[in-house]
Amino acid sequence: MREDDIPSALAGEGDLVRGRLEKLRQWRERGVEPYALGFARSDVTAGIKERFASLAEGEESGYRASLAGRLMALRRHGKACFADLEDREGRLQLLASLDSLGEDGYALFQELDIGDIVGVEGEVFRSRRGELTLRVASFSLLSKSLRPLPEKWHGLKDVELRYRQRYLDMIVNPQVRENLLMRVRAVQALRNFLDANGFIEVETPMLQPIPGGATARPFVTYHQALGQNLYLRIAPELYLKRCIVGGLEKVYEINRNFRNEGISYKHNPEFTMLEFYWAYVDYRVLMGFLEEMLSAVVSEVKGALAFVYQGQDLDLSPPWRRVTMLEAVSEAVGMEIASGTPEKELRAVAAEREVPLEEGWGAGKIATELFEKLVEPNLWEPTLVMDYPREVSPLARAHRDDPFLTERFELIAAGREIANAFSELIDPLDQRERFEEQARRRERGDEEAHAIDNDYLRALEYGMPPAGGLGLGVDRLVMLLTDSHSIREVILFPHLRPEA
RNA sequence: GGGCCGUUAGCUCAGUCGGUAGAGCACCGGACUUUUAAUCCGGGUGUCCUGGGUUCGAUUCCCAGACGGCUCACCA
Repeated sequence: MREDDIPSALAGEGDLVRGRLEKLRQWRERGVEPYALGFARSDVTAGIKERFASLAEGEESGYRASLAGRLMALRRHGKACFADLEDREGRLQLLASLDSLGEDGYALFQELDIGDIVGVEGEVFRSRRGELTLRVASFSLLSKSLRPLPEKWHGLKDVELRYRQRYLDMIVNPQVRENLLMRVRAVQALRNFLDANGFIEVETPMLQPIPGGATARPFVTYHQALGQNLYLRIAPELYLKRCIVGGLEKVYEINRNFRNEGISYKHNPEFTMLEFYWAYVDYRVLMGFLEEMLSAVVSEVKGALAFVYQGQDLDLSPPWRRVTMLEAVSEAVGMEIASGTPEKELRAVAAEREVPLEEGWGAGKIATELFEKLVEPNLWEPTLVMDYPREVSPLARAHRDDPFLTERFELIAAGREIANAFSELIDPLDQRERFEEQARRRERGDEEAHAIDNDYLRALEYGMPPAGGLGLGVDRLVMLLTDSHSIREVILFPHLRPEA
């Protein structure tokens, strides 16, 4: 191929790409368009394999199939050639030979490369070695591949390449597709469960004038026509609760949240949350409902409630252990921590256990910090941790028996938070006080303190029915189901810095 | 953001006590009509991440940077 025939964008790509560009040119010279419009296929490989599973070695099926997919391997034997064709659901071996294709057709087949997308047509039989095979009677090139695929045995291992070129990762690493399917099935199962229980799915704003519903730093964007800053939502909570005020009674949303914070093996700037709100129930009802929902979903998509996660047995079978947060902390530090324990004592415990604290934290925040540092990482089996302090729960209802606490619980499993739920705070005057408390924190420099949302308060002032609400981290659940260490394994296109 | 580790052929990796590097697969040429990590013969295709420094000479040593991984911090 002459230098000036090589598209400039591919000029630096080396001999492998150059050779394939030359082949592309030759296909066109022969009058074959190497990028087809489509292909009528009669079957997919998985269907063929299922249908002819009992075909004996050396036996012909008498069935003529047409299939399309990517060539993943070629084993050339002179006047015959075996190939592996991969489509969405599996692989099937092809046999192309001088006998089946004739001299011209076979010569053309020899021009194909691994990675090319082809359509083939021919009879299905089982080879002498027992492999179900399609004898290629005719074929067409549907899309010429210009770049070589990664190595067939070791595959693509470089983590950075896997994330940057996820399409390539998907081609060569079946686990990626399996993880994705697990994710899809889990989300479907969650939807089915909620739908079956009378919840309706709604869509609330991604672009919010006041980012609320969580304590987190938001992404800011700008609306030109309105001349207004908007924030990518950090949670849908306040809008979903407006729906409860509006009388929808049982609503949920499964969608993305965005938080402008660090990236780690368990944090991606955008992640998927399920939140649901249910009128006329409290957090005690939600605990049982969550047990039901998760065990239904997990047993459906995973086939079992007990499985291995990162080398350790994990059993999600209900009932789960229930413990109050203060009990759990008391147990961990070996002394009684209660809602009356003075801040000074808590600070002493933190110092003794080398848990760093900040100025301005009250007893509730300090107790929570002790829980998150000393207890949460060690809670492997699913545990419902109840009754978080009011100080760290600006949207949760005060506990019926203890004004220091709220009616809130989290599900912790494998040392991490999976879900967070509470009896919702529906008293507009209490909510206003909580917002004002947050505003004072914000003035003191806490960027993550909750902003005052006056329209939300106005909604509450019309009267919100008592309700329970729950949020569940979908990515984190899927991490458990797919035995993934990193959240990036369950997100198709995780965020990375620009390539060097 | 801090600490540690990594970056060498298309991919997976080795290696150079400082003298511009080599395996497997892929690829190219040849043999082969039942293989499936096909086999056999021949061929190495490279910005050794980038930029400085030291040196007669740097892919190797030093410094800075980029990107990634792990981890800590922050969070879900």
